[in-house]
Amino acid sequence: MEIQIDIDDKVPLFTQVMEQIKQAVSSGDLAAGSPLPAIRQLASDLGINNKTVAKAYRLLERDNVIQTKGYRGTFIHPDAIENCTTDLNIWVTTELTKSITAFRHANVTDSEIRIAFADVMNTNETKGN
Amino acid sequence: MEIQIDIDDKVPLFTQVMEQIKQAVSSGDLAAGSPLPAIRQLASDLGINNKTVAKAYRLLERDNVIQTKGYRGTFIHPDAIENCTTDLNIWVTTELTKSITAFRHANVTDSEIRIAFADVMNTNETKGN
DNA sequence: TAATGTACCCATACATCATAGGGTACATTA
DNA sequence: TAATGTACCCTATGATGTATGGGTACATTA
Repeated sequence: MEIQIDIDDKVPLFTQVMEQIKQAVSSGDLAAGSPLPAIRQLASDLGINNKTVAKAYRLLERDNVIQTKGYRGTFIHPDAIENCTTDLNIWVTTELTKSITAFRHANVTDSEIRIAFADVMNTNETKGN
Repeated sequence: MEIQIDIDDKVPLFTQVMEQIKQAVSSGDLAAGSPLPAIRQLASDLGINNKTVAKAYRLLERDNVIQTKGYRGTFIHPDAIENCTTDLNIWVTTELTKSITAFRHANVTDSEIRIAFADVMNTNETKGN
């Protein structure tokens, strides 16, 4: 398990970590059940912050690509192969595109769309992230 | 027809202009067909920029609250009373709320939603505004 | 000539947010 | 005791978008 990080890349660090783990799962380098490095360990190896690796792990767990087992560590999810190809963001983008296209067709200003979006995001707050 | 502008209000100036004209229509102070001040005139009276008043007029015309007749000036739309109560933004907000609620329920991060939103807004560009 | 709405260029001040980091602390369990 | 994931505090930087302004110009028509 080796991860290469490019600090100068425009791609966010946590995204680079996510993509490389997913890619390792897809290529078979990481089989279901395989242990992953501890958060602090991987962050130290890559020379980046704990929180950055933790963020990548958190997102990967949400996507059911990895599993965290508390003090025992983190492992590849049993269904990782299927789940690391499905992209939640594609669905989000598709849905938003449908709505925004309709708004623009009704001559709603981009500014107005952005204002309304910001309103919705801020009034119904969510805690983390 | 008098419009009061509060520079220190957080509400944008063009919004204040829009709201007061709509309110004057609703209260009957401005009847259908009544002429509105010229853009440069009103801007001068209020001590604000031409573009700010022009923006308010542009949006009001889109909402069919006013009508511009080229060199002849701007007038209250025949159906202004009905149209100044219907708010396009309510529809936009409702639609976005539905989508965003679904995203959050699927554990999509607010950051991810914002990124996807910005992508959609920027890839399919529109010209003005 | 003068006034109308409209369009384009430029710029600035301000707010919001994503990313990333530094630090500390917690409960759990070998 | 040591390591696990996790949660919270605070900070800084860069990107982006809004609102507003200044200026110039256009075709149209009284």
